[in-house]
Amino acid sequence: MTSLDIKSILSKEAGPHPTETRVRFAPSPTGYLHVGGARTHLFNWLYARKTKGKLILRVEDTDQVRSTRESEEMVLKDIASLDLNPDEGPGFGGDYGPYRQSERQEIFQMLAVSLLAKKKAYRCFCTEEELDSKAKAAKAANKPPHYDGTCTHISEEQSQKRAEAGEKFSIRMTAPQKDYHFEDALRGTVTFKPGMVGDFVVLRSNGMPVYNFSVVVDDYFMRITHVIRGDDHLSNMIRQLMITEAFGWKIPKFAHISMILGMDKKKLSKREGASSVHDYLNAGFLPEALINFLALLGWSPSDGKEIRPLDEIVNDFDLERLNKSPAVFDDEKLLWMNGEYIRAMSTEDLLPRVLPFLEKSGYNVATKPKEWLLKVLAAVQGNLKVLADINAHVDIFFDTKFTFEQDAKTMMQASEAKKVVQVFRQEIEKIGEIQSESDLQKVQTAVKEQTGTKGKNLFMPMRAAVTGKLHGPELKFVMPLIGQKETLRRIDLSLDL
RNA sequence: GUUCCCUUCGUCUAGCCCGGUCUAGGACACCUCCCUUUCACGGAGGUAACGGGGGUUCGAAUCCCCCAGGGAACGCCA
Repeated sequence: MTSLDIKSILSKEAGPHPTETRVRFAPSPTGYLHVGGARTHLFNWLYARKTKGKLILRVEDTDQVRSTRESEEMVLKDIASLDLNPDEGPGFGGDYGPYRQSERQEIFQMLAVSLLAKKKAYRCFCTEEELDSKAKAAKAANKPPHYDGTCTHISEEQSQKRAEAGEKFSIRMTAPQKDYHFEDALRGTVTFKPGMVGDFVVLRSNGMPVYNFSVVVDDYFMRITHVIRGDDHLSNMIRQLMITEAFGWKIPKFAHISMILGMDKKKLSKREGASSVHDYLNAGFLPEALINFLALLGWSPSDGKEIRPLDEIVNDFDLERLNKSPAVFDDEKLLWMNGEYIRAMSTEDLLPRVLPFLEKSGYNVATKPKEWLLKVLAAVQGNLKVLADINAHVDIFFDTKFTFEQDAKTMMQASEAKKVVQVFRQEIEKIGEIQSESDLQKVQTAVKEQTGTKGKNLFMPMRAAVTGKLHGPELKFVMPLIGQKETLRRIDLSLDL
């Protein structure tokens, strides 16, 4: 498929309008999916599910310098990882495609030219350099950096002639100077006064549309019924309203949601090297926890129960319940929530998710029986906030990763401690494999009686010798899992410290 | 400079539309205690907020006005 069937796309205008809700997420592919974008996508997804409508994913790749196909793939992959796939979009099918704006150029061009014919727009032959210096001058004079109207004075024939002569031009919309207003689901009636914008470009000299033009056109032809997007687009509405009006179209419903800020209260920005979905997933956050957390940024459940499965969020979701003010993305709370999700999982479900992290860190998990791994997991599950934390907790169970931490070494250097461990060793040899808590208790009681130590002085040396650390899971879990042989080996090591 | 949006504990928020039930509720974080001869988990408490000023009203977080602060747009970026 090479050329676009404009006729069929345009003919949809005359066709029946869908009765279902149609929302869209429209990222520009310039990197990984950002958590802010993910949240916008999520809200659209939730609204689509809630209203039993369709979610469209549209790629806004009209900026050919910044947009890449690789980025598009990354974004799509991140969305798939979150299990929030759209109903229509590149690779998803749908009757309103193509879903990449770069592939819809002809529509934009045709429509921009029709604006020319309607005298709602004109050709602008100004070069970028000219415009640049004009804008700078205006700014320096503390005037609004609007277009100065140079090309409005060019006559019809002149304009035509210059275009035919091959001179480069952009198509610039004449901005009517009057009030514009629209209803926003969150913010009520928003009114724009005249003077906010000057004549603006809708079609670049390279034939690509400009954002404000392409959104309006695509939202219209893709039959979008509700636009849920970040409120950084709110002040763009005036231009979009002008374009809509020029075509005589009806506008969809709008909900401009608040932005997500970083801990510094500044807008989260890709340039600041932050927070893509990809990064969070790599760090061991669970998609379901990330989604749950994101949903709570700007939206709140009617009953206050924060941790809940997606389908409950869908049921409870409502545009009316969205918060208008920006929200700071708090990693601490995400961390807590992720830990809650991890703890709520069965070890059976958790194991496959944790395995990749273990493998990456060089644990020889492949040689270990599953039953053993499940028990190890159970012993440390409560300590995990992110999946990657597993690496730091599980080393005591693997012979190859076993080492003494400094504070454990220091403790073992005391003769008191060595005495305890020596007796401990004898008792373990006597009893054989530790199978149960009572086995261990017998051993510990014997050590206590023979050495006369108790409390911390009794228990900590045993812990230090067996695990190489002063803290960690209970010995009654650790010892059966590492076995007598390894236990004795470690004890001997500790005695040499 | 002009225009638009926002403003409740450190953070996420409930309450605001339909003023009294708000001595402002919940969650994260923090602190204390309990559980535990470790760590974590868990349990019980605690500290902590209506940006400021004017109105309206018997009564305002809630309604009105002004101010301040923050954000956004004014681009052939999205």
